[in-house]
Amino acid sequence: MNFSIHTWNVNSVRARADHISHWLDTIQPDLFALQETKVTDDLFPTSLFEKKGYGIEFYGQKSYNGVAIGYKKSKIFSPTSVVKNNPLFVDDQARFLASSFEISTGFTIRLVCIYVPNGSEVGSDKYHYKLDFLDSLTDFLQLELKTHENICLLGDFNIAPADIDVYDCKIWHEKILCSKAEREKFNKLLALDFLDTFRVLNPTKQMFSWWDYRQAAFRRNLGLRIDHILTTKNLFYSINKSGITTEIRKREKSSDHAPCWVEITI
DNA sequence: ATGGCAACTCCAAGTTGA
Repeated sequence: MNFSIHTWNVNSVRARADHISHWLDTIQPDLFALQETKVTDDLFPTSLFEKKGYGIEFYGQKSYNGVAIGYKKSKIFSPTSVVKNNPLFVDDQARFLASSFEISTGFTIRLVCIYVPNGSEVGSDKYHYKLDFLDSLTDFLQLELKTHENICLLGDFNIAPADIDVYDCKIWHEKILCSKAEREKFNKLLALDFLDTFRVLNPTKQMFSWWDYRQAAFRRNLGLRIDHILTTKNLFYSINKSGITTEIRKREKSSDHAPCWVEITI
């Protein structure tokens, strides 16, 4: 059985309704995680997904943040063990959503969708909040690993893991998204038992997932790779391909992020 | 040196993002 997992920071699920609709039609993701939905749960546009045959779990708040996990109903069973926010991290912002999916008998994937804080500026209060968020995430996953062999940690990490993931590493040296401490937190996550699927499957490829709206950054390909799909090594053995759907960033009124994906055969 | 764009919000100028 083949299936795909995607992650996309949509920068408002309501403002991006047409894009999401088009994306579901053309890409037909089997499982997906969304970030920056920017809407409270009572106003979440469930029907946008339901009418295309998708189920959707969501956890949001007013104006900012917000995460969701969707699944193709004809192929994937309903989620179990849904967790909203990391139980080890007191947070008034909606940035974390986990759920388990039984793909086939005996093969379950634990999906952990995250929207890591941006961090604003190195050394700021928001920066320390970001680092704390990542520490608690690491603690959470360490516990999850005791009971799950197939974990997929995906979302907007707001970290460019290495210089190859940045269009100009001199400009971004020790800037937010690229600082040593942020990269160390990323590597600490990997050290638990995870692999950065895109980088392992495309070792020398420079490809980005985010481009600033300003300065015609997308046209000039001035981007960073800050959205990621990490999997446990056990799950990684089933992955064939990992990529980024940059076409979608070309469209009018697009999100500033492009969706990232993996293809899996079990 | 700064802003540039886009989405949000008690509807409109301030906040946030990356």
